[in-house]
Amino acid sequence: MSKDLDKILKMHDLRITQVRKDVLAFFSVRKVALSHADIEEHFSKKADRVTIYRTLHSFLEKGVLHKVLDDTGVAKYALCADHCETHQHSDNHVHFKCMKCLNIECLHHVHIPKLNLPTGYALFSSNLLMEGVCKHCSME
Amino acid sequence: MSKDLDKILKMHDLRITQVRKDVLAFFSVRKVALSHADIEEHFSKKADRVTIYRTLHSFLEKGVLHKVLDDTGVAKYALCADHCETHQHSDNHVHFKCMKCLNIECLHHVHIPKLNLPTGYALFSSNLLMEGVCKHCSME
DNA sequence: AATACTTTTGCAACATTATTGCAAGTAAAT
DNA sequence: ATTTACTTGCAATAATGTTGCAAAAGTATT
Repeated sequence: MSKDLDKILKMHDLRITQVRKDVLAFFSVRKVALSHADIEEHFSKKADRVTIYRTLHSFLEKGVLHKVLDDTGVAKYALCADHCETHQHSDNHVHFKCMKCLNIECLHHVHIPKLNLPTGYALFSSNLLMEGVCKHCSME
Repeated sequence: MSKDLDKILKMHDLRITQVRKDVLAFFSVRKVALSHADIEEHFSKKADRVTIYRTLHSFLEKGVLHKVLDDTGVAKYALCADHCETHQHSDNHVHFKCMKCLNIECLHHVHIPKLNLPTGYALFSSNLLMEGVCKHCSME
């Protein structure tokens, strides 16, 4: 399993370091979008703040993570699908934010539909955030 | 025209003050999503930073403005349609961010389509940000 | 396995963005 | 005109994000 993490890092042209493996492992386990603060808290000072920022940046740049938009003002990130490469994100899925648990998850199977834009507008990418109550919270 | 601004404020249960009229006027003129920094710069210190923050918050709360998602980390706001009320936003339009001029505009006529979510998910609102090149910039 | 080379880390300092408390000022209700 | 409630500006503080640099760690080469 640690081997898997190594492989992911290697595949994305990243050196294998302890911090990177730890951050990556945390993302795989949590399964929801995470902020810098979430990660810092989880490691409770075992890694430097700045290192975590830089780790997130390299992961973003190399296509390990993608940004998840939110209206809270704090940046959140989530694991990319396998086929994402450097600066070449091919995620086209919906993000769902639960109003109860506040978690944001990637709905990988729900794709953002094509829309007709007014004449003159050229589209490159879209980002759709849906808010409501998630599966888990609606069962309580 | 200043009367119109007064009316908007009154309609949303907001006291009519100079700062509020000025901020509102700026939004009506600019027509794109604005950040706190945009407004502060425009007023070049004629209003306190904190007052601007608080103005944005009350506008948001009373339904004069809505938040616009962006991946830059700074909060952006845009004018609501007339029918928005306190805590009861009925905006369902697409936001378009131009990669050239970096402006974000509301495409009020492009609505976010209904999507089928997995079982158990209840939807309350959606927010769609599209990125590309806007009408104006693609004509150059 | 030791070396040389390159990238990453941690620390300190700094920059930007946002929030809170409080006294003084202003809008509106009586 | 007076009272009341809300808004403003200032100071201080908090939260979030960035940069430079020396030491440490990863990788490639011999």
